[in-house]
Amino acid sequence: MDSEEYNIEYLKENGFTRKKCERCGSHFWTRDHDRKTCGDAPCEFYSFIGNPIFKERSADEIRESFLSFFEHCPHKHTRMKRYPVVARWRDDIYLNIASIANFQPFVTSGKVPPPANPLVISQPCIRLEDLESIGKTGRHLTAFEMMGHHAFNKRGGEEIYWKNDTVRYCDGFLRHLGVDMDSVTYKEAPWVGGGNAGPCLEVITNGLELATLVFMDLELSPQGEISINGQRYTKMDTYIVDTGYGLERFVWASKGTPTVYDAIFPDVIKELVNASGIEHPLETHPAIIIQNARLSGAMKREEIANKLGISLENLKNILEPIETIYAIADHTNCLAFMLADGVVPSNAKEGYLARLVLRRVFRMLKSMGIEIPLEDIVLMQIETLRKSFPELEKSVDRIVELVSLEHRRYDETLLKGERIVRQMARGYKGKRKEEQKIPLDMLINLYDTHGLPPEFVKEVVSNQEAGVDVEVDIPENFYSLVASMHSEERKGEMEQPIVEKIEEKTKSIPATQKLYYEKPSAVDFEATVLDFVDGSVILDKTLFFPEGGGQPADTGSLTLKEENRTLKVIDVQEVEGVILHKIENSGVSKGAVVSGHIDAARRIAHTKHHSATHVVVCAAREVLGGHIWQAGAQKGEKRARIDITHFKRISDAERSEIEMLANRIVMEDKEIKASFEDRNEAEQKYGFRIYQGGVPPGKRIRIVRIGEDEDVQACAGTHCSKTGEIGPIKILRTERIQDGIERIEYSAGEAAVKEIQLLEELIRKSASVLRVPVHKLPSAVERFFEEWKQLRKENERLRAEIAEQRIGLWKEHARDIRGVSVIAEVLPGADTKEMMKIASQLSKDDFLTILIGKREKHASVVSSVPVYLRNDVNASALVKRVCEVLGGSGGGKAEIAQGGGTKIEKVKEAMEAGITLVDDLISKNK
RNA sequence: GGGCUCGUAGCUCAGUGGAAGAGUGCCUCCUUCGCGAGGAGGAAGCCACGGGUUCAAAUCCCGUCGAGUCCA
Repeated sequence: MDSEEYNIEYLKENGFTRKKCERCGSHFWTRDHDRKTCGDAPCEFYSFIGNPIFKERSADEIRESFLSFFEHCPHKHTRMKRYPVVARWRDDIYLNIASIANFQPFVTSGKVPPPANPLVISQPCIRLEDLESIGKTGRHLTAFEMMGHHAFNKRGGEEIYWKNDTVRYCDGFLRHLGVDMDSVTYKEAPWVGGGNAGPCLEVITNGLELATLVFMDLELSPQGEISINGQRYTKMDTYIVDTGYGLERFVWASKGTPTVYDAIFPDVIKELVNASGIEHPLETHPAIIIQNARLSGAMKREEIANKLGISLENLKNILEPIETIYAIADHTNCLAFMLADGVVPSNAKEGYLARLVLRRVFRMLKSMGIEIPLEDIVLMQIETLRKSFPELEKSVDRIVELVSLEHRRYDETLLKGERIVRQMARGYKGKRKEEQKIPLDMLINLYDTHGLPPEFVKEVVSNQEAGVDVEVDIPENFYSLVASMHSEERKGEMEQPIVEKIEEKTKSIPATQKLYYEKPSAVDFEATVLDFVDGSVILDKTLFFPEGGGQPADTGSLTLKEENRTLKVIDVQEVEGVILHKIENSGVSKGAVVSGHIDAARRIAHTKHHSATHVVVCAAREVLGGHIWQAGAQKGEKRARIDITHFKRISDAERSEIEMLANRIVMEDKEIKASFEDRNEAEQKYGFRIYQGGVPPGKRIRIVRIGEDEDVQACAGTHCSKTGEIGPIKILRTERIQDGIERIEYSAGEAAVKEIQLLEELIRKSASVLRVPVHKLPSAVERFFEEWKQLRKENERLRAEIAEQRIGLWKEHARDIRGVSVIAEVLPGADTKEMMKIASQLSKDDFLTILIGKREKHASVVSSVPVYLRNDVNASALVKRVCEVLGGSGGGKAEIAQGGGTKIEKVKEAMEAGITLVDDLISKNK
């Protein structure tokens, strides 16, 4: 990146000089003319530990002083409420990873104006990339607050502020806190992230990076003229001040505690230390702890041990217990935000991330022997957070239920896992010593398919009973091995992004006027053809609803007035406000006047199902709880479905309740109001719950409200004007499409009536088959099934009896072949099972048998050989010979075998072939 | 969104193309003053469901339903 980018007036005017770090070689700005390094770890150690940088402040105090500093600075930033930690408005990330993420992609790209400009916010963020190092490094947190002041500038427009004021404000804020300004360095470090990039200054003091000032003005572009890390970038139409100040780091710097955890979670750590029965090593080994903390940013653990003059093992033993407690404190804080903001633990998407964190904590609590239930620790965290985030308290009940449910599930997984491992270990019994080692791929498989971490496998195996001594070697990089295995699977699926040709072509065409919003009940309209692109007609205005938000496109026709020709509209899509009517034929000229007609029945069905969707979500939220979030939806003519986040299966009772409530909302005939509202105002007024069905682009968004705002959603679909118009709503089924996501399928309006009739017919027909009244169907079916089972048993018993009786009969029919008693008979209608019984009994009495059961289209063959002939005649070979003639095949054991064939006319021939073979074999072996 | 595993007696699971099994629990009897324990016998299975391949499927293939788990 061009060094010119960092040629910032403020730095030059305030006595800063640009230097090159002696250690890492990067450039930085400083007031201290003798400074030789950039000041960042690992070039420098944490000199603030035990020696705070400024006056001690709590998290609440730091946050408040930051927000009010920027509210009252010359640029009067607007203070914003925090956004959720679940990035509901993004489809590329699950969790909110930075304050700027709140404004991506629409605000940063310039499509939507910012809610305020400039603005200041303290945004709780979650990053789970470094889960393994949490607790160990002393500075990593999964959940942290990123304080940011943002200014959104547009090229050609009036500039709010850019690099100069950004640095000025940052410098001013640090001075305001009382930081020694000579110790502050601004380090040049190009920033890259999420398809954007730009120059960046890292703000560092005493070894600690407190903030980053990003000047975001580049975007990824294959033809871009600027190259960073091998990727090409180009200048954007916007240029944005994206700053991130680590709230927790400021608190840490103000306290000078050994770790950031000691600064942020002192109370929780105290509780955990007490509960685990250990002592905080800060009390037992203060010198080691302080020294380690100061050096930890700059050195590896081995080096630190060396420097402190103790063994690595010893240092680990001192640190590891408290590191686990730090991690628990961190993770529970993270969970408080995730669960309160509505993440439902599951096995996919953001739910999996929640489960991952939950299970890590369960494991850590167990290893530390801490018996405080996890939910109680999360509640402790909420207790300290509630002053600044009162909304967290609303979710307390659900969190308790959720966490204990997850605990139960985890215990079950482990219990099952223990059985699996024990069984596997038993398989090693009696093997040679060098073979008693679980191979790596087996360990990976156990983790991948059963969720059993190798440490757990090792523990179970080491508790094995005597005689089994299985080795378990866990490679250091086990988890990254698993991860890389999965990323290899994915490589082949990478798709090349298709260049949006249509978008290019429609860019110059004005947005289509959407008559379906203005006249929701109209079916006919007139319009003028503006263009014809790739088989699609573009009009100046239209009634045709384009596919979107889970609602399929309208179909219908366009009639060219002058030519009196009708075109069938088969699909309708919207691209950047321009509506494309895909037609079967071509040959439409610009300027032609058309009259359009939409398929009214289809549209009405879609409309009813769409309104019904909102009603069902609303009812489900009422019945199941506030964590219900729409995870996908599809509307059709006959039925519709919604996927909702929920942590257990919807019971039959809940399903009935949701259905009843939904129909009650219909019967109350509530108003459904749809109107365009300012996006930022709507977000503030209704909250993020409006983004149930995804996030629409644009400055103004369409808001659909039911009744007294019982349900408010951003929605582009067509809707009834009153809930009564929806008609009956019938829930057809619920399905668990994923752990944590339930699908509800339902029909509305006429389609619902038809579904009910269909169901009724099904029941009526079933009842009439059994000749019972409908209400007796369940008991009748049960009785029939029981009787059927009884009869089946009886049948089997009788067959055994017949077989028994036949045995006596067949014995008299035995023929003698060279001294061997052979029973070779054809049994009409007999089945294989019955013949097996007979044959097996006869062979016990020293008869050799060949039985052929002759049925309508198929003959089955059973043969048995008495024990004394075992070495001479093989039953399996005998059956094969017989079945060959019958055009089939067979096989089995040497004593008894079965087979069959389809050439029933050759039964006699087959039997003779069998007897001949027996004759041959006996004579040969005698 | 993608991958892997599983569904067999009330429970825990073997069986991986040739006759549905074990342990445990249950029932009856014997032993015992009684309990624990031991002995003898017995009942209990749409082998999740629906297709296909095969002479033959719990077993192989496809689909559906249900459960578990890992990765992004």
